[in-house]
Order: sequence, then structure tokens, then C-alpha cells
Amino acid sequence: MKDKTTRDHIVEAADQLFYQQGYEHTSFSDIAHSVQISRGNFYYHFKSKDEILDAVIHVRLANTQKMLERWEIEGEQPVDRIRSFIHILIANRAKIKRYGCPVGTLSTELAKLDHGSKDEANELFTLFRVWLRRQFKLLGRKADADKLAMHLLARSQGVATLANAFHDEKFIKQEVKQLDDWLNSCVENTV
Amino acid sequence: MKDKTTRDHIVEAADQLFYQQGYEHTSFSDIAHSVQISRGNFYYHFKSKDEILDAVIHVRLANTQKMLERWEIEGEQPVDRIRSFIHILIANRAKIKRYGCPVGTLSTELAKLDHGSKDEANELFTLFRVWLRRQFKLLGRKADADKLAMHLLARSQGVATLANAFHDEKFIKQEVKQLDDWLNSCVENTV
DNA sequence: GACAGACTAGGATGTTTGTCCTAATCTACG
DNA sequence: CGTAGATTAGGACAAACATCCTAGTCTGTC
Repeated sequence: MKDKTTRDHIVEAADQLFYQQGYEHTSFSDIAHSVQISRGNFYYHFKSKDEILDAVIHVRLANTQKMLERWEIEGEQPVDRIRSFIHILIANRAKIKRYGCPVGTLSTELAKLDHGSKDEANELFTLFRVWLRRQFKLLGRKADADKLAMHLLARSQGVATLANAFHDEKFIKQEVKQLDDWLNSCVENTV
Repeated sequence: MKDKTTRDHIVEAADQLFYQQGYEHTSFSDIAHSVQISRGNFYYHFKSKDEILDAVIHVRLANTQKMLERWEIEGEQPVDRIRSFIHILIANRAKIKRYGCPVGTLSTELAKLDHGSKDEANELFTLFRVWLRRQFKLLGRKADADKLAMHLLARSQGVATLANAFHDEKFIKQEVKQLDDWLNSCVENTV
């Protein structure tokens, strides 16, 4: 467990702020203020704002990867693992209500900015997509595994977007219940 | 049919640009350039950028209202009307692929900016929600009409977000087919 | 054709942005 | 202790931004 360097602190603060305020709306001053560091000193660690975004995305990718591997170990059956995915909506419901889904909102923002790192941000979606696809295949849904993965991703995104817009946590629970039912019906329909 | 005033042109251009580039990322110069108007002249028509956003939102609200009323007239049965809603995903698929859903992306952005007009932007969602709820009630689903309306809204949002991230129009068609099936099953389960 | 009011152009203003520079301080090692 | 390299602070910089100002040009009316 190494000590956190200043660089790590910057990335961490940027990660939070990009999520809460959006990438463009977060200024260097915001990050500097949050890390309690001089604004100019910044450029010793990062050459540009884009470079910080890159670092944030890669940290998120690494963390997501780790989370998926953990679910793979903890969940005995593929169904349990997919359920882990569904239930992050519940676990993070307070933050989702306030800021939406960290993956979806960043992806949407970078698409509008036509930002150079938008493809890397979308890799976060791909990570989930590939992982879910594998779980559905293990479930015996070889033919339509990708379709199911995309369907589940889309429904999660929609839930996050509306929960954010309507500031409604109950809606998340309501929809998660339906997703659980849907998942069970996926198992029953195994070929 | 009155002539379009300069003000109308500004709102129209701002509407497009806010959709394509996002609100914050669209500058006065962008809009001025698009309308072929002097930048400074702007402030004769609008006191601030926020005021333009307000105008854009109200135009969108009015247009949405009109569209919903049209669907109400054209669709004989509630099912047909709800189907009209589902199929805007198909009709607008090219733009959705490039820029996402105009309602959802604006709502998400203003939430992050914590902008004063975010509630008004969310009224767009409410417009659809109330309208869909009414249709589901007419369908005989009195008890869970709002639940169904929210569910449908969420799924549409999710489809738009992922189609945008993955630049995938085929996914839209795939999911619309599933939504059509879902809608039919709603009719069958009428109490 | 003169005059008022609606409209426009283009530059000025002050602030905020990302970026860069330099001098100072810390840290580790000989 | 002394010195080199890593790290920091704080201000300088130009560009971009929303906003404001003023002088000019239309347009319709008497």
C-alpha cells in the first residue's frame, strides 16, 4: 500500500469534480482548491487539462476492472454476478440521484464536446458490455448474450438519467425490482 | 404564418447548437456566427445567456406539447399513441446516434451545472410522463399507469444514451422492437 | 422629407480560463 | 554541511468569454 502522491490526490479530486460538475465546468482553480495546492504547480504533474481527464478515465477503467473481477470471484453463479451489476444502482442511489451515472454522463458530455478522449471514456461502457456478455454466455444464452448485455446496460442508464432528473430514489428501487425479475426470466428461458 | 423575427432565428440557432454542442460549450460567438448577426447586437434581444436558454426551453416545451396533441388526434387507440412515442427513436435515430436525446442530455447537463433553469428543462420530461400516464390509464392500466410511463421513459433514455456512446443505429431498432412487444404485453395484461 | 423608435454593428470592459515561467523550498544522499 | 533533483508557490500571459456601450442605420408615420 504505497503512499498517495500529490499526483494521486489531483486525479482523485478531478475524478470527483468531473463527476459532480462535469468536465468542462470544472476549472483548474476548482481542482487546485480542492487539493489545497497552488494552481500553477499543476503543470509540474500534468501538461494539460486533457491529460488529467485521461488519467481520470484510466483510473476509472482500472477500478471498474477490479470491481468486475471481484464480482466474478464473489458471485458463485453468473446470475449472482449479473445481479451484482444491477444492484450498484441501489448501492449508489444517493449519488445517482444527485449526479447521474458517472459512466453515462461523462460519455454524453465528451460526445457533445467532440473531445479526443471520448472513445477512451466509452471503453468504460465496453468493459461492462464485454463482462456482462460473458456472464450471459455462461448462463447458457450464447446466441443473444450481447443483445442482453446491451439491453441491461441501456435500462440501467435510463434509470440513472430519470432518477437524476426527477430526484427520485424510489424509482430506482422500483426499476431494480423489475430488472431482478427480468434477470430471473432470462435464466428460465435458457436454451 | 408570421415572418420569423431575428429573435426567432436566434432561438432556433441556439436550440440546434445547445443540442449539438451542449449549453455551456456553446458561446455567444457560435450563435452569432450561425445567425450571421453581430455578437453585440445580441443584447438587444436577450439580456443574458440564461435568458436564451429559457427561450429555447419554452420553445421546446411548446413544440412537444403540440406534438403530443397531434399524436392524440392521429392515434385512434391509446396503444397507437404510445407507439408514436416509441417510434420517435426510429424517426430521429440519426441525430440520436450523433447527439443523444435532446431532452435527456439537456437535463443531465443542467443538473451538473446546477443551473437555475434545470427544473424548467425537466418539465419536458414531465410533459411526456403525464401524457404517457394518461394513455396508459385509457388503456385500462389505471393502477400502475405512472409506473409504466416512467418505465417507458427510462428505457427510451437508455437506448438513446447507448446508441450515442456506441454510435449504433441498429441497436435502436433492436430495442424498439422489444419495446413494441412490451407495449403489446401491456395491453394483454389489462385488468 | 423629417423625426422617433426599432434594430444593428463593432468595439471596449472586466473576468475567467488554460497555460507557462521563475524563484523558492523541500528531500535525500555524498 | 553541501549540493542536486524533486517539488512547490505564486504570479504573468494571451485567449476566450459574457456583458455592456455607443454610434450608426433602417423603417414606418405624420
